[in-house]
Amino acid sequence: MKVATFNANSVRSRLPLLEAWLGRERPDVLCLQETKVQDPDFPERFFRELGYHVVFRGQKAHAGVAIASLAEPTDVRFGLDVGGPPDEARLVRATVGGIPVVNVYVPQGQSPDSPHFAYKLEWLGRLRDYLDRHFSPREPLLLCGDLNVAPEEIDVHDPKGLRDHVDFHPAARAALERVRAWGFVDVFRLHHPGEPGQYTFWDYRVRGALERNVGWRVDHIWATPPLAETCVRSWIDREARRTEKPSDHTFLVAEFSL
DNA sequence: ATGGTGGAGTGTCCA
Repeated sequence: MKVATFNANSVRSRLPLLEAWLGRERPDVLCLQETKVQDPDFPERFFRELGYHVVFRGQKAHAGVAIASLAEPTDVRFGLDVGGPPDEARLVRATVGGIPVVNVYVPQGQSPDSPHFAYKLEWLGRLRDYLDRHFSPREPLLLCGDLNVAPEEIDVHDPKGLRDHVDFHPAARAALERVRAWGFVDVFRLHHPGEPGQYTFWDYRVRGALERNVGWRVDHIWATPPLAETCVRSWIDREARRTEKPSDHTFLVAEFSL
C-alpha cells in the first residue's frame, strides 16, 4: 500500500499537478489539506475520472480536507467529536483496505501571542483525546497531514532563529509530541534517521527558498507500531515543488508491504 | 527591509 499526503493550497488550482502526479505515482491513498473549496464546488469528477474515490469536507476560502483512494473508503467521518468545535474542514477519517486513516490540517496559529495559537495548542490536545477515544496504538492506524509543527531541530532550516515561530515554538512541539507519544512512529524519520534538510514546505515569500532549501518538515505520515513495521520506504517528492504552478508544500509518500 | 507571494473572493483573511 502506497500512501501520500499533500497540502494542495487550493485543490482547484492544483488540478494539472494532481493529474500528472496521480497518473505517475498511483498512490492507493492520497490525503489532501487546504483544499480551499466548499463541498458543492469540490472537483469530485476530476478524481473519479482518474480512477479514485474521494471524500471531502470544506468551508469558505480556508482549510478543507479530502481523502482520495483507489479502493472504496468506509467509516467516513469528519471533525473532532471530543467537545469543542468539531472543525470538520480540518479532520477526515476513512478506512481504506482495512486500514483506518486520519487526515488532519492542524491550525497554523499565526503568532505565539495570537488566540489562533492558543487554539492550535488546544486543537492538538483534542486530537490526542480523539485518538484515545477511537483507536488503539496496538492496532494499525495512520495519521497523515499538515501537522503545522516541525518536530525536531533538523526539521527546520534555522532552529535558533525560528524558536518563536508558531510551527517550531516549544509549546507547539510539546503539544505535537503528546500526540506522537500516544503511540506513533514517524515513518519518514524511520527511514531517514538524523538526516537534516528534508523538508516538505518552502514559503512562497522567501526568495529562492527551494534552491537554498529554506524549508520546513511540517507534513507527516505517522503509523502505529504494527503498521510501521511494514513500512518499507518513505520519501519526499521535491520535484513537485519545482513545477510551473506548485503548492508551497510538496508530496510526502510512504510505502507499506501490505 | 517587520517585507515578501499566493489563494479565495471582494473585504481582507490566512498561511
